[in-house]
Amino acid sequence: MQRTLLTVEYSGEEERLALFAKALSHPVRIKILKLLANQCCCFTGELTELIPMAQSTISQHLKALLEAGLIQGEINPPKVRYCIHCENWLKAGTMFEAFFRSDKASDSGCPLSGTVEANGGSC
Amino acid sequence: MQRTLLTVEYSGEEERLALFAKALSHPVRIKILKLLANQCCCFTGELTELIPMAQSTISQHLKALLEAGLIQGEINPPKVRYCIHCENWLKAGTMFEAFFRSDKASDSGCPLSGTVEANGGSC
DNA sequence: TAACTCTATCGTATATTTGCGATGAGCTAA
DNA sequence: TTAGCTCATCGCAAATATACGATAGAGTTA
Repeated sequence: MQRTLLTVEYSGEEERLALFAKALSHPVRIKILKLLANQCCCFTGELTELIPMAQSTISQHLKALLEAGLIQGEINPPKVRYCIHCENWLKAGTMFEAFFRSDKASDSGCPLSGTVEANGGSC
Repeated sequence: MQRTLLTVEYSGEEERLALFAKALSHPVRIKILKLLANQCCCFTGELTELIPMAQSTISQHLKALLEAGLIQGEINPPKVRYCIHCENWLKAGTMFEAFFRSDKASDSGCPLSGTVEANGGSC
């Protein structure tokens, strides 16, 4: 939205991760990506047959994935073939992995871990 | 939104992953999670000092993270301490990892990989 | 050329997200 | 009890996201 006066500063990594996450934030896009990933680098808008949604809606979701860089399209005259964008796919996977591992680094050195007892012991 | 007549069916996993991703889809929430993860299981609304946003806005983002299950709050009379919800954090990490690894399974068996040449060779 | 197929884009309606200030609820300390 | 502190919630405004039908554009086929 950015209606803020004092603009918050984010690192490039925070923004990129948020953009990848936003691309994954709708179940239909998860489904599309899984379909594409399972078919390796091929497949096309027969997604329209597999997913009961208007063609225009699916096209919109594909565009979102395209803009996030997670897929790429190859025009094959009558049709368009979409594929996972492997390079960015790997990058995204690596970023998520690093993100979720980031707490492990301080796992041993938490200065207050002894004072936390009301959290069900999950830490 | 769900204005569709023919409701699309998603697997529980697709929906859960999408929900986790939605929680991560805003850079400020990424930042908050990183702060909490780095401080291990502690920290509180001094986030308000670290992030130049209205207190109510930060509270809203914390609520979103809470509802996604990625953090948990412990009321400490005048203040509230937020922590990473380790169990769900691990689950989310595992789910993302599995998701991004899902193409690797078919990496060797792509029936059309030889016909794809317009994608920059990334596959 | 004329139909046909496939897909992207436009326009529209509705829902959700984001951000803020103001206010209220829960505690502690005076 | 009265302040004061911390935080959540409410109400509002603006921006985005989501979904659809209609339509346009590119390319093929008859």
